[in-house]
Amino acid sequence: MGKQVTEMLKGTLEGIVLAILSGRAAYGYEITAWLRDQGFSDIAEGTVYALLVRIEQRGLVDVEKVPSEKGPPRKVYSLNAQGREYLEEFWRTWSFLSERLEQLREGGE
Amino acid sequence: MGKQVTEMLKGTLEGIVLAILSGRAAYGYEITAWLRDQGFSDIAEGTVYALLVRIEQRGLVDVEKVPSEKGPPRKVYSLNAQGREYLEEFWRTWSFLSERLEQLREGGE
DNA sequence: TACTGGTACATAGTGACACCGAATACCGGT
DNA sequence: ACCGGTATTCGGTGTCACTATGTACCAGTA
Repeated sequence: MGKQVTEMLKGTLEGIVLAILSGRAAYGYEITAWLRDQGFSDIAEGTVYALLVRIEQRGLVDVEKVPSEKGPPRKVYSLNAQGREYLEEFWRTWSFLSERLEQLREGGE
Repeated sequence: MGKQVTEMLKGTLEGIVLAILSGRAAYGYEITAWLRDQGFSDIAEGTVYALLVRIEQRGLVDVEKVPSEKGPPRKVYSLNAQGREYLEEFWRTWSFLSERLEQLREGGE
């Protein structure tokens, strides 16, 4: 993709991952694959893992190590109460930004 | 505001400013004031000026120095052809991201 | 005159984050 | 023994918004 997406993902990718985890628990490799599926064609794997480490350190998720049949053990993340709260704030922030931009798009043509 | 907005603005603030300039020419101080008006309560002035320097160097805008009655001369920016093209790509990128997020918001509750 | 405050721009340093590249580890199939 | 898919980690890079500060111009006022 372009540099535009890269920059725009800053801040939003975190929300995206948290939103995914709010639906169901998941692990890094799975999340990366899902994102690619959704059109984020070249999200770097390293990016997702780094993000997961960050949100874990901030206490937004719980982690459980689960053995895999096909490779090394998975680190399965699930959103906890604090994470849910943070995600709600994310949606509020997103709405705010989204509304301004939608307004600009209509007005500015 | 919070850190969430700060991160989310990366990449989008540029688009916002370009969108403003697509409607009418403007200068830094004016843009900053407008943004504050729109609810971006603590956009730093320095941020806007740095952004304007960047988009000027990338050739997305034309600049004209206009004397002011109230202070030092203004640097009035206007979107040129290349800028318009870049803005269109910005909107495409934004739409992509926006759609994924809206989808997530509905599915994830 | 000196001082204050609004207008207007510039810039050095900081922190956060997505990216790249490479490495490690486990396993099944050929 | 080797390759490819699964799964995680980590060091280094570039970009961007923020902070803080400084410069400059002008009007009003004490």
